[in-house]
Amino acid sequence: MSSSIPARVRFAPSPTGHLHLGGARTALYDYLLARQTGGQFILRIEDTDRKRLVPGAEEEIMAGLRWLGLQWDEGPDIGGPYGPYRQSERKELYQEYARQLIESGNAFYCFCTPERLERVRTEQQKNKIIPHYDGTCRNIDPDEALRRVKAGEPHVIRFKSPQEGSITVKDVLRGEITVENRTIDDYILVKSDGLALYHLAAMVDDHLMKITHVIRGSEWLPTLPLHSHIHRALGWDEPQWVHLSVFLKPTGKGKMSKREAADLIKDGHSIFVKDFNDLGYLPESVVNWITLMGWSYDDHTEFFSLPDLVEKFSLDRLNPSPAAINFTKLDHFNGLHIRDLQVTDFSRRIKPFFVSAGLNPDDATLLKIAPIIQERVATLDEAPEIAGFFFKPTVNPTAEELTAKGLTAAQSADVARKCLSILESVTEMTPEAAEPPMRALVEELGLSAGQVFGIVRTAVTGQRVSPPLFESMEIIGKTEVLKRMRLAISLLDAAG
RNA sequence: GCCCCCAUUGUCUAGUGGCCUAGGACGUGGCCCUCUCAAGGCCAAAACUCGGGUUCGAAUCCCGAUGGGGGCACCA
Repeated sequence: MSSSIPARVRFAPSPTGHLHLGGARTALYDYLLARQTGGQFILRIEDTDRKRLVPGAEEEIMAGLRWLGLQWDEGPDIGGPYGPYRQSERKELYQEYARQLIESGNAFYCFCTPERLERVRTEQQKNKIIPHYDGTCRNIDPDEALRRVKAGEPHVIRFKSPQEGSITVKDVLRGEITVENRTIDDYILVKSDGLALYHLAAMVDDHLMKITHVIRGSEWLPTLPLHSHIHRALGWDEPQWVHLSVFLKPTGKGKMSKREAADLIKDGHSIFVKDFNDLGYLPESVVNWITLMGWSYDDHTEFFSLPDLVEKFSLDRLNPSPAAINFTKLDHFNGLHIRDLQVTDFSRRIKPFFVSAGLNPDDATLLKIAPIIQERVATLDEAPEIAGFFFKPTVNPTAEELTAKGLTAAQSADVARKCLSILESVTEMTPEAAEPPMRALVEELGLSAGQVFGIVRTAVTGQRVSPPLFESMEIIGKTEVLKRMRLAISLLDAAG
């Protein structure tokens, strides 16, 4: 248990694309900390960049969080005591604090044109020095600057980074980080259109929303000193800073590119939360999986439900090193969680996959097949592949598929005929009634169970791999089983 | 180029100076179970990046190198 003080944490995505695994993990940790401490999990939309806004992205992010089971307590859709929760609706707030920063000498108006800045940057790059603001407007007399602003001259507001000394900031995972102030650029806080940038907007919101822990990706580590400076300049206490490691591609070599991310779907994988449901993954599995990429409970426990995690999560067991995404392990967790499901729940969850496979599953049959396929699928979408024959009017195996290993087609037909007569004579098509005489036949024929049952399996299911034969035949029913057997025999006879 | 972060088997990780002949999991190989496929059980191979310190003692602390990652926008 990391803290008994109620934590107020926020997940603050920008609506510029899909919710991906990295964001999902951040949101998950936010959620866990909030629930564990009896605090609040806040959803804030960082949409200050109107140009990059993607229609529908906000809704997709919310749908993704809901799918994972991470319901927020305050957010743009449900409001809350510290709203609005969309930065585009908080513009005036940021301007007010920018003014404060200017008045206290911690920020300044900058009138440099983008063109000039671009020239300076290319010059700096040519001379192999760190691209940074050259300080042209830093020392314009404040009254003079104000006069130019009032006169309507285009301008931005920049943070006036201290030029001497150093700053030490504490990250929960990495301890104290110290950097020289001169390496911190005079970042732009407010754009020429009057909208604040992340560096100002997020700090203002975190403070106003009383955020206690800022959990975010490690890509923010380089600007952490800036953020700390802003808090201090405004006279605010800082939240706990928690910078999570990044997710690397499966090879462990670098972040996944857009192209690579899009290509994953061909292998039944994805890094976008929106895709996992259709790929047959349970939200429980995804949660379990991403939790363990960067966090551990002890040296052996790996199976967790969301409520487990609420109880067991702790910030001090977070791991700062980058983690390669391992989809094989997701499959493993998915199998574990599938088998952990109640049978009725499992049957309910596989239904849509039969439907999208073009089949017409009825709930009663679904409930019967659920227990015999539950431990045979790694992902839900495999259900119709392994059990689709239950809902098909006919199955069409080839004579070759029907022929048992080590036997000819004619011999297999013979075996099938003997099986048929046993199955015909059986009073009930149950494993109890059908299996003993079938086993006796195997014995009598001197063949292996695999050879004999294999012929029946293929005849009845149309597949060489299927759920247990006798249980399957019981579900299909005697009439249909006999029908399929007769068809198989005729197929075999034709080939022999 | 500059700044920051990270460093245990192929991968996710445990390990916070002696309990480590380094533990667990996925994957891999073998065996068992077995009507196929799974599931399950058992076994095996597989790691402390390197070099210096500190210490009686280092995977664990310090320094350096190397490697990897991230950042250097009027994006977030």
